[in-house]
Amino acid sequence: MKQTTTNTRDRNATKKALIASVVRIAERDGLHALGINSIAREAGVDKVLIYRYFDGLDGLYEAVCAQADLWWRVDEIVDQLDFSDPASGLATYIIAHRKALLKRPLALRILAAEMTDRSALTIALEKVRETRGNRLSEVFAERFPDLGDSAPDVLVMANVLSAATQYLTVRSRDIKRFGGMRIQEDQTWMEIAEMTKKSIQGLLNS
Amino acid sequence: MKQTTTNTRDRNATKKALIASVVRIAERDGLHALGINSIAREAGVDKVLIYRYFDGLDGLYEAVCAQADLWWRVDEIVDQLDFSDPASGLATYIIAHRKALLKRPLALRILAAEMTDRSALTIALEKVRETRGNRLSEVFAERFPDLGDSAPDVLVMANVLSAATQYLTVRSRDIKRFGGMRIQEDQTWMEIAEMTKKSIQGLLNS
DNA sequence: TGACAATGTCACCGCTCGGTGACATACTGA
DNA sequence: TCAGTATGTCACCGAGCGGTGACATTGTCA
Repeated sequence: MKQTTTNTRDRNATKKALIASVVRIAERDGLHALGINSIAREAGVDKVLIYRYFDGLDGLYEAVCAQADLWWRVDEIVDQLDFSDPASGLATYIIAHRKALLKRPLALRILAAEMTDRSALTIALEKVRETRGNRLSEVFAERFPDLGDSAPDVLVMANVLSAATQYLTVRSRDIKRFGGMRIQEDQTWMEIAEMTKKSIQGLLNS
Repeated sequence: MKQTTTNTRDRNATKKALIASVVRIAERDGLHALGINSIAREAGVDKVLIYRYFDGLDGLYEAVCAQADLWWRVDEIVDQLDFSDPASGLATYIIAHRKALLKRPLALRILAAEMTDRSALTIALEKVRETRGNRLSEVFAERFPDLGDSAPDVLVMANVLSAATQYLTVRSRDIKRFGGMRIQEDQTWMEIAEMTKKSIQGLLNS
């Protein structure tokens, strides 16, 4: 009665169960719901094993990061881009970025949580984001080597758009509107992409 | 010894102390640090008075919102804008928006917290933000009634920039860089404003 | 087979949390 | 003056938290 499931005694399976438990709780309830007790309970395992196998919560979080698909891969983004010109490239990047984020509820949770807290999870995401972001910038630079005088402005624009996409995508889980935009609707994001395209074209022609 | 300060027995003063305590804790430690015990402790007052005078935490939060300077006033923004043309208007709006946010640590804390939690404080901020935002849009519409075919694009651009400014300003309390931008430096924000100006001009000329 | 480590369970600790009832003291108005 | 109320203090409750030591069970290898 106390233990209906079979007592497996499989260290690796237990570790995997704990890692999966972290991901499940974080995606479902947010990072603030993570705790020694809740994680162990969700995994159906005694909490003392978190100390034994991972040396505490931080160790467990690191194991989660090492295993989880935390952030988009560069090729995953590049595959969706239209490289026919810089304006199209950035416009399609917005859509691709949002799509990649929506596929990763854990990433959205961490992006939200890092506004208020710093943990092994948020630090891991910061790092992988930076490297992938830099790599993506390089890809753009290779494809569009001659933006002329507008290059700095285009770079700033890309970063600002990236920030807005991240923020609005996280917020769009909970709220329907931001200012005048219905941020849950694909139509809205198409309009953002269109506006982006025209803006970049305007920048390049100035 | 137990009570070094004089026992004032002043209901209004106690209520004010509790409200101030909420603001102080929220600004200093974030909304997650708010709790019945911590608020009462910070105010130097017994926690039971929160129930007696405000009927609990939510009531206290409402009192805080009614009293606090939660969000920028429209005139405070408008005063800083350059209305000589739409592009300059939006460019100066970014700077004004950021400045107004930096002046209000509580607003920044709430903006950060609303990514993960919903409370009386976040709900109050949502409401005042919406009304002021709408009003500001009206001001722009009055000043620039004829944007032609580009009007929808300019509106989308304004909202996207607003989102980015909010996000990056909140983040800039903790991190130095976002992508390639040093978001704590005024210089960077000038570049963002410049880029904005050129983009809007580009949109209007297309 | 038997000793011993690996694995997992359980009971408990001190602490903080939100919340409540009982009590002490100061003020106020009849 | 004195009764009643407003104001504030204090002790306590059950629950959940992170953390630890003792114990039971299973597997392994000499």
